[in-house]
Amino acid sequence: MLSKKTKYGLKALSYLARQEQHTPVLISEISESENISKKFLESILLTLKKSGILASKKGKGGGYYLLKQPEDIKISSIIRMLEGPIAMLPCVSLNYYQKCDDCTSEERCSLNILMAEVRDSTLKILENKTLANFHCGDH
Amino acid sequence: MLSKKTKYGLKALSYLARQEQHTPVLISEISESENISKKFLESILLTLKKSGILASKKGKGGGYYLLKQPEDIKISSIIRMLEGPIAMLPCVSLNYYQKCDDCTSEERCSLNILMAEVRDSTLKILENKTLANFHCGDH
DNA sequence: AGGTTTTCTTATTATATTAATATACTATAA
DNA sequence: TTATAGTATATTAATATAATAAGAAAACCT
Repeated sequence: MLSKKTKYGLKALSYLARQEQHTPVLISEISESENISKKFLESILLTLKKSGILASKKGKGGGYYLLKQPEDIKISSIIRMLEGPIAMLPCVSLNYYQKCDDCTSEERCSLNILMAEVRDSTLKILENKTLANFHCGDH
Repeated sequence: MLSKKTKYGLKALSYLARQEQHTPVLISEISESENISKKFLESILLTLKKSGILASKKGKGGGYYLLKQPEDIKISSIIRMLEGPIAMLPCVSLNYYQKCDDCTSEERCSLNILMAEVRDSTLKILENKTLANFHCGDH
């Protein structure tokens, strides 16, 4: 299940992507418009900034703005930034791989093979969808 | 990510499915063989029993045994019993559906549509895989 | 009938994660 | 130099996960 953090992040990014102007947008504007706790949103946007997907400007006229075009931002990468691995098991994760402590051979583990399949089919969908024309909730 | 509960459950069921005889198997035998905390496994098997996938016998010669043939037990149904929804959002879950509180129209929500797609592709894989010849870890 | 085996029930504990809030600090534009 | 707005740190509350403990209930055996 996607956490609220991820969902909020997607909504906030989608909000930024929908901006006509490419001027910075206030955290409070996003938080009010998308009904997200402001403080919680602050930490989410910071995470996204550290991931390099958006930038910020301080002081009056400041705020957050996207660093790439919406069509160049995959949903899969956003989920990875906020939620972590997309795979259902650490031992099949591409970006957050961890070896099973109880598994001697991944090639012979049915669960590993199965979950790798699931991961691939999920990625195929999430990597082909971007922030372009992405709307969520009331939008 | 799948919880240990689900992983343990899959390993235990796989162990039962691999039995030649259809006689009850002791919890302690499974727990030792698969390296699972016995008490934790007890509660997992109990959950699976309540879900109707296996039955138990008390007293000497007792234990747990499958109620169906391994090839008739889908991995998807096991995950649902132990982990809950397979979908990444409550609003696209087939078995654990919950309406989004902030969403006025699911048909017009990109996230809903996207996650429904992911759910379908995941189910396509998990519903076609059963406990037959399913081995995990060292087996 | 009585004792043993084994599952079942209930409660408790520890740890981690998620979600949210509070306070103070730093950078920047006007 | 002041108001603005993001940044850092820390604390809290709620929930979920993982594991453990003690005893009750049922089935079996002699």
